[in-house]
Amino acid sequence: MPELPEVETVVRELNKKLKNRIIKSVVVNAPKMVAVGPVTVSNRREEKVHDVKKFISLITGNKILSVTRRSKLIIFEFSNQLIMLVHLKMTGQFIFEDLKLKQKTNSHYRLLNKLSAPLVKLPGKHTHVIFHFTDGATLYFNDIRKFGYLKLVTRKEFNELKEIKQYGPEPLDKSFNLDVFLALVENINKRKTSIKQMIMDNSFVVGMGNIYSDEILFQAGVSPIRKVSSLKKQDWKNIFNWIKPILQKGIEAKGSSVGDFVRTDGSWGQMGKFHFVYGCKGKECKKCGTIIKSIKLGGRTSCFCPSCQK
DNA sequence: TATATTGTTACACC
DNA sequence: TGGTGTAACAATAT
Repeated sequence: MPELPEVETVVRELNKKLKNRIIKSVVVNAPKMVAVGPVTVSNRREEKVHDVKKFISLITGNKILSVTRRSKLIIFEFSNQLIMLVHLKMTGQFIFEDLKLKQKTNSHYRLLNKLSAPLVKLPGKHTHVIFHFTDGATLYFNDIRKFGYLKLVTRKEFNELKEIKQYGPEPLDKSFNLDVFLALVENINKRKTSIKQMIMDNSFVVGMGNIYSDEILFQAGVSPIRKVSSLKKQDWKNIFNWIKPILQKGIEAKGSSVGDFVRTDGSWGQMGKFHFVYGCKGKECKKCGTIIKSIKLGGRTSCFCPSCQK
């Protein structure tokens, strides 16, 4: 499940691999997953926004200038000034193969990375968009659930996108410090929602989903059930103190492959090995031995240690 | 076959 | 009315 560290992992790898490559052709197998213009792609009833021919013609022939990130959105900048926004949602994947790798593994099934890699068939059942480059390299976009999207916008449209405008600060920015965080808390500290849901709210601070919010709250010693309005200043300080370290650890481990997340070479991220609570329901707490519990908050499963988190 | 899954948004409510 | 909280939605594996 791609959250900030997983998206950052993909973005760093793609930027390195795709920069200055030129798109020779594009294949779209799932028209509903692509769009042109600043439209709400998730509204699948608006069939007319899925203009596949336009999408393909606008991209073909372009050089990729850079691949960056805002929150969990991946941002491709093309030489014709257009911007492609990609959201991986739950199960989106980018897998890249250069010509050398293709020639080496002539099989239809490719074990892309010998270390901790799932067997990947390319293109597979869930490959929805394929980018072919002029040098023979290929980029596959896979998505088991088809919740993700690829959206092409102009720079002007990009600057006006409402989903980006409502994003809170990037937690790993140097400017995101304790004072900035506590000032943000002033705006929301009377809310009746749970701290868990608050941390996952991208209009507060971006990038933290179910995995990292659980891990941060565990280390901060704050129960996910707690109402935002009940938190003391020290609780907020504790939470802040763990946001950057845990997200950074996730990036160092190349993400957490609890769901279907893979890196751009098809291999798994290693962050799952360092989880203290997420996916640990029924196991002993690594700190105190108490059995990790789980509860539903806002329809989402939250895992926590009843002893370490108050 | 019912259920679980998540980021985002539409909508109901006070 | 505007801010807040909740439910619905996308599609698939199990």
